Amino acid sequence: MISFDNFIMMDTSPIYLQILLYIKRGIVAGTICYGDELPSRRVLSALLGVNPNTVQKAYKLLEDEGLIQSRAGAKSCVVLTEQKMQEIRTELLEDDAKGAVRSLKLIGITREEAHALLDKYWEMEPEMMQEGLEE
Amino acid sequence: MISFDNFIMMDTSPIYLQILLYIKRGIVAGTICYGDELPSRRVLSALLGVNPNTVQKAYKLLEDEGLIQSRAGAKSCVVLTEQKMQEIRTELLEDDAKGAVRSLKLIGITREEAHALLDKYWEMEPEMMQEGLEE
DNA sequence: CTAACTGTATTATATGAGTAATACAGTTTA
DNA sequence: TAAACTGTATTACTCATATAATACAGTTAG
Repeated sequence: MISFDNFIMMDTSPIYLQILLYIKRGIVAGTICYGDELPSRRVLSALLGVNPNTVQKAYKLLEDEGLIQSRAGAKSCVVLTEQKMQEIRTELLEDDAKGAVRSLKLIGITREEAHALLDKYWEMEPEMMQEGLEE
Repeated sequence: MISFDNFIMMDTSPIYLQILLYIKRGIVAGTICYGDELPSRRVLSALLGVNPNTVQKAYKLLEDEGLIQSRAGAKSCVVLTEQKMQEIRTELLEDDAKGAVRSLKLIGITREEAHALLDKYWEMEPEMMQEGLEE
């Protein structure tokens, strides 16, 4: 059963997209694997304190992307080829890295400063990383 | 007069926040300075193809933060202390760097891989950076 | 078998973002 | 001075997000 213990609201983006991203990241990180069962819509919505429809929206998108399988009455579970996993990995890395580089270049810092910033925040304790959400 | 020639829709976040961010980045990058005049609400909304109210919302926030000054009838202009500029610089760098580091760590890549990604996208042509927007 | 769970679907409501159309008062400028 | 711009404010509308309350059919487990 996939755990949502580490799920936290990252920003003000739609919740169903944050759930989607949480699962995609788990897949890429290897903490979510082929065959893993997902919490039911009702259980996860209660756990996250959101509406079941919001969870359903996320699960529906995951199914449309072919990452999970659902059949009426039974729990949904992860169905995932190695190729699909690599695709998601590339997608997530591109989004994150491109976005950060674009932002930092717009601010006008140098590549060396960017590397220094990366190191600075990489070693930082998770508690210190909590704040500084996007606006 | 502040130029919005380089303004592009970065993501699906609210337009008024993107305008806010564009100006903050310009201030930090040094392309927007004390005393610079802003395009009027009507002119900028026509230029960006959005509603005047959307621009007004961004300008209102900038005024609330003490970054611009408006008076009825006249153009708005940038009022900015060196200290304020440094505050914004820190704020923007923290947001971008923390956000990127948090995401990359969740995906499970190493610090070395992160540095390699940074270099890879840093040298990339701006055209190639266009896509890969956040979801 | 049946009770308690699943997924799925529907309808209604609330809120925030963005648009649209105005209106009015203050300023610049020709 | 008067026209053409400014900022500011209001009301109404659409759309996406999220919630709420159900309903129904399929699966699973006691």
